[in-house]
Amino acid sequence: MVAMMGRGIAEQGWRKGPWTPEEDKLLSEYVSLNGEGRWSSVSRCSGLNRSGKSCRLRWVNYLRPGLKRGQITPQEEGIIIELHALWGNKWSAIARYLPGRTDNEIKNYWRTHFKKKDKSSQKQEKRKALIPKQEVQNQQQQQQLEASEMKMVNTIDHVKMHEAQEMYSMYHNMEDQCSPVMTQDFASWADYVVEDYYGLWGGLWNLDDHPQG
DNA sequence: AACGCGTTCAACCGCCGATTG
DNA sequence: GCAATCGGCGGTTGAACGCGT
Repeated sequence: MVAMMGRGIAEQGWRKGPWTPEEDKLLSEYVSLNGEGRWSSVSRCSGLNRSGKSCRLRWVNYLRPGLKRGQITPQEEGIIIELHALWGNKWSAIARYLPGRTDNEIKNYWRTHFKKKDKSSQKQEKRKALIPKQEVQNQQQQQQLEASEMKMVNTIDHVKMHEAQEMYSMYHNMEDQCSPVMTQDFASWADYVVEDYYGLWGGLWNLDDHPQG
């Protein structure tokens, strides 16, 4: 039996690093013959010198049919923001509402954009320290203006989020009692909310600081 | 053209819960 | 009931790439 996944990788001598086209081919052939799952037996049956974990990751994130390659659309972006506000860093849960997108992809996307935001605010702080007094006053006025705008947006955002949380718990209860079909409805509902947001504000990046649910 | 810096993304790591014997 | 094993998840890393200077 293959010794402990993950923890025993080094002792096992699995190949690591980027996948070659040959390895991809072997893995695809294995999955088309045996289906997804039983990852620990992939190396035995397919001749791949990769851990089951590595194979699963490669399949899920790269080889699986139906994966969307390319940029996250504004709609998808909106859904990510909405669901992240509801669930936090539950990337796999969020990914379930974005067909063709992987948790890894979403995670990377979120991280990239949040880091960006973080850095830009840090830069602002640095700049503040360098500019003359008059400019500081002007900037403060501008920031107050922006802050009041944000307040307005966040108030609406807060109301929306409250609705979202109620809706979600409602769906959750229904899901427990009835059938998994409900999750599909929730997905379209999320879509609707996102479109609603866009109609109102024409973009969502001001709404990053959602209260974590 | 060369260099440095920032961004993106594939892949790995460690942990945890579920399953199995 | 318990330990071993497995699959899945979130966090992190590092190579590749693009862009500005």
